[in-house]
Amino acid sequence: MGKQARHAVKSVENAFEILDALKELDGAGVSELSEHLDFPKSTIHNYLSTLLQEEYVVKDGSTYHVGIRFLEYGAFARIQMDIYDIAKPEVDTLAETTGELANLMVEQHGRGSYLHRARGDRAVQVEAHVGTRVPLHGTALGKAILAHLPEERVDEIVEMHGLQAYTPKTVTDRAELDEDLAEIREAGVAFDDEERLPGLRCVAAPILSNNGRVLGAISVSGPSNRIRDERFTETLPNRVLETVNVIELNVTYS
Amino acid sequence: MGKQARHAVKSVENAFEILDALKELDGAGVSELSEHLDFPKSTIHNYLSTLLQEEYVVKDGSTYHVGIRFLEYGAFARIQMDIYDIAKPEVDTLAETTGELANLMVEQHGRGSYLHRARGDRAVQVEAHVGTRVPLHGTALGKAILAHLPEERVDEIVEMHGLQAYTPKTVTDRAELDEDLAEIREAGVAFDDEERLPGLRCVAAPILSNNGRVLGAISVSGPSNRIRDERFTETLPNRVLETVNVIELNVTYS
DNA sequence: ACATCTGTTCAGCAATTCTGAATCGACCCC
DNA sequence: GGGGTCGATTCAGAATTGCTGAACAGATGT
Repeated sequence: MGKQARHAVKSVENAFEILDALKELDGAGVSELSEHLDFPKSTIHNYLSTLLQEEYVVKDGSTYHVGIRFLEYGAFARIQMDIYDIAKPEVDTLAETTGELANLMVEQHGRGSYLHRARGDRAVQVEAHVGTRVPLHGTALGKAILAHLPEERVDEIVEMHGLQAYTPKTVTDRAELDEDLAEIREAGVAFDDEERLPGLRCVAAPILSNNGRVLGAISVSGPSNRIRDERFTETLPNRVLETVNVIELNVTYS
Repeated sequence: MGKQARHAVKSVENAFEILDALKELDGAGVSELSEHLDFPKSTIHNYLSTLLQEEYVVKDGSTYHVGIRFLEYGAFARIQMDIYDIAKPEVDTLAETTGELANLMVEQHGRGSYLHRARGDRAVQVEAHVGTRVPLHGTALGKAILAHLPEERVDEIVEMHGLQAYTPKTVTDRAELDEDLAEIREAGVAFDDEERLPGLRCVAAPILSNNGRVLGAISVSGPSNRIRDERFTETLPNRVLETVNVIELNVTYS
């Protein structure tokens, strides 16, 4: 992982660079992209017309947008992970019974991706949507996953992505992270106390397969003023653990 | 639309061809892809290692899979369409109150994409998942959309994709389709009586913006033996129309 | 230990992509 | 309605890039 391709196909790299810019700019025209990425207009045009022909982008007047065809690949990749089908209904229930926002995350390439999120009736409105990729060390979900990854994999990931701070409370020190992870292994649950977003707390637990490999993690998150005292330390952790239990049983017998 | 790019970037076409094969084969190795697509092994390897480096595929042992990074693009494209945010909760309610499967579809590049689907407690288990792209003429959802597209756009789409039959009941004749579309415009709802899948019926209605442009369509679908008589002709059509009404109101004031 | 699968590397030829300048088309403002 | 501006599109030649087969390496099974 994280290896450089020896004979990378530059055009493929370029194509995705353009798609990323299209996403970042929320749609753009040839000239705008040309400036933004410092490619000649004609080059941008070649790529965009190829992507348009292949139906990966849409053109509205003279601005191009990322097309929903990507949802075909994305949703496919998601249902391919059996954890999704199994965990989704349980995460829905978790959201419903706690009233908060419940999440399912998996790790790929050293980052966490939200596979599903369910909103309870009091759930906070958050920025991140399904598919968003976040650094593992900055969320309870990610730490729950890290805690059950082989040590050398954790090294690799930290080296690859670093330990950037998002709030004053983010874990940015490797030793401190290791302590945190040990605690998580002990307790079975991970906490995020405003480590990525001020005012947001989160309780997560890893989903393990019967051979001990971590398949992902689930969590409940909400505003600090509502998730506090024994709700933060007891009630929610127990609900999350119960849910994980159900999921793990279903994973085993499938 | 449907135009051929004058100076297409072949490598981009190839990359997506490989991704498609990866999807079709449900994950594959270099040799398998090499045979399947008739490219030299080394070429396949170059592409796959590029896609791996860019984190668009994952490698499990020696087989490659489509990565969930695509969910980032797909979900992004989805929330970019404001119809999604507005219609999603209403589609959820529709599923809950009817107990059946409720859907939201939009058109891009002359095909229909499922943006969302919600399962009621008796909902049928169906093959298609979110992101699946289907031909417009073969579903109630698609016909509801076609009925409100400009005539020349319909011509274009039919010419581009044809009118393939999926069951004996599929509309395959252009004149018949036009009649169907006129009826849909008249009634405001579209029906699919086992036209794409035997045993499955579907009731759909288009979502129109206040300037008359079609933004998408919603539907309820279920088994023919449960969706029949006045439930098929009255009850469900009315529920679907009510839901569209709510959505259209929200579209106007947003 | 051997045979047989895989994936991976490499160097040079061939083909593809890149590019700037010219063209075309839309739109706006006198 | 004409002139100006801004954007997308086309093109053909220069050269960078990607393609390739054969050889290698690594894994797996017998």
